[in-house]
Amino acid sequence: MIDGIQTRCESCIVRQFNALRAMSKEELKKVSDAKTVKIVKKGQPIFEEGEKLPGVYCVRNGVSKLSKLSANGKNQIVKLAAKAEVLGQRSVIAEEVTNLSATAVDDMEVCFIPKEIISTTLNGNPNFTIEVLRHMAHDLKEADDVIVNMGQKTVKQRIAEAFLYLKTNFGEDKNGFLSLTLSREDIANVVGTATESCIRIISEFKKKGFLKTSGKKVAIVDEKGLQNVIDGF
Amino acid sequence: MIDGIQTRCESCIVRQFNALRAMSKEELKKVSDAKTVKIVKKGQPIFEEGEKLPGVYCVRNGVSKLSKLSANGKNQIVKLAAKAEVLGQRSVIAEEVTNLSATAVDDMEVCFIPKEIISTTLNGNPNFTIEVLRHMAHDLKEADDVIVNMGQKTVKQRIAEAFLYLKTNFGEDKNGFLSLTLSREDIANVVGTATESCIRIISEFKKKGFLKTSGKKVAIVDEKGLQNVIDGF
DNA sequence: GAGAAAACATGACAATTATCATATTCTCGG
DNA sequence: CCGAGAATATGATAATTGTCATGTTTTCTC
Repeated sequence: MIDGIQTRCESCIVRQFNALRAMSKEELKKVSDAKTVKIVKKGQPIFEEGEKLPGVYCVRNGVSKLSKLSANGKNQIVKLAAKAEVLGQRSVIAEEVTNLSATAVDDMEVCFIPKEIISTTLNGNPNFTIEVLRHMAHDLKEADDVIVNMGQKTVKQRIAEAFLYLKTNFGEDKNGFLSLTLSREDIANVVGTATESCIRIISEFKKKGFLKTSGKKVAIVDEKGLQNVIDGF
Repeated sequence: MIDGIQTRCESCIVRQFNALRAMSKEELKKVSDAKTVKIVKKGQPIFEEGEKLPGVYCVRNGVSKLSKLSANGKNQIVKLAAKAEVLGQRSVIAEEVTNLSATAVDDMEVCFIPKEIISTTLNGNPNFTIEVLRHMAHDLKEADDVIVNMGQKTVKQRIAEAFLYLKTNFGEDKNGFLSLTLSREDIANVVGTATESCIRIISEFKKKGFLKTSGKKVAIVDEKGLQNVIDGF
């Protein structure tokens, strides 16, 4: 992780989409003065499971995977976090070590905000606290949905769903390929299956004309086909 | 759901273990005056997925399962909530319909608290908001762990884990049987498997001397044996 | 306490998924 | 642009899990 150029939080658009928008001008100024911008290259960690985080990380650009190592040595990706998401909140709020690792999937630009500023604001600005609470409530709901999917859907359905998720959340480039390119292994770790199984199912989807690939890039050709898989047809 | 006897929140021990302990005397009095105590019989719903909740439910006694219906018509149990847990918070905070159903697994006694009181306190008492936030952060961490288990462990491992969970969280009776008795179907819905598979694995655990049963009641005979299953031996 | 309904149990089989082996293709630094 | 290493791909096979059928036990109601 490399320290980069400074920018003012007050004029950062990203803030509008997370809890920081509930901060007062003065609070925001403090954050802006204390924060450091960091560049994280693709594949590099932002923090690792078990660390005591000195603060939170606000994503300005790029995508991060939040994962946890399981007993069998495999990684489960619990969430993909993009622009405007704040990482490490839970650890700072609960004053515990993180339960998740965060790794850059893309080249990223993140702002590090020391935890003292977050705690102070939590204690002093009820609107901020409520805003954080709302975001956390949303995350919890999403986590519940993931649990239901993991428990009730087949690997094939979950992979189909993952691609639609990537499309709706990260979009496509000019040529119709998914903007966010994950390795097959990462996709396997999102849906909780073996890498080979994941590759096999992607091949099947290609044969059936649901997907096409070009190198690591994947394009959704037949969205309805994927949706039918998800719906059990 | 039947309305029961009134009791004062101020003297309720349960409160010490949830966010309500951060309320002031006056706030607590308001809650106490507005709340209603309800008796929910085993098997009956407290609320159903998709409802707009008029408030939250504080569990005084008994256990509730929080579940979500999946597209294939099966239920996934996302969490078991016991004494002192507050149900429906997320819905009230996000001002959305609930994403989960809550059903009594035991005979229950719950206190209903109108949402207006919760919102007012959230806006007026930062300590309360932070306390709610802490609890939600904890729930989110637990949800992450469930996701990892679902993604990385076999059905057999998850069932073994479920029994140890029941022991550590709900304890055993005088005869060594788990205090909380779930149907095989409920256990299957916790771990995300077919009821028959669940029954089969329980039979296997009995044969191996890890468990014994008496009617629906289950006792853990060889905890280490179950732990070995979980650890992949 | 008899009968019905629900829960539990097990067999047989099919489908899904994991594992191991081995190619093949891509990627990237020198 | 070449070669090493990583990522992707596929075959063969075993293990796990789901589904359907059917029987047994438990529980509940009248």
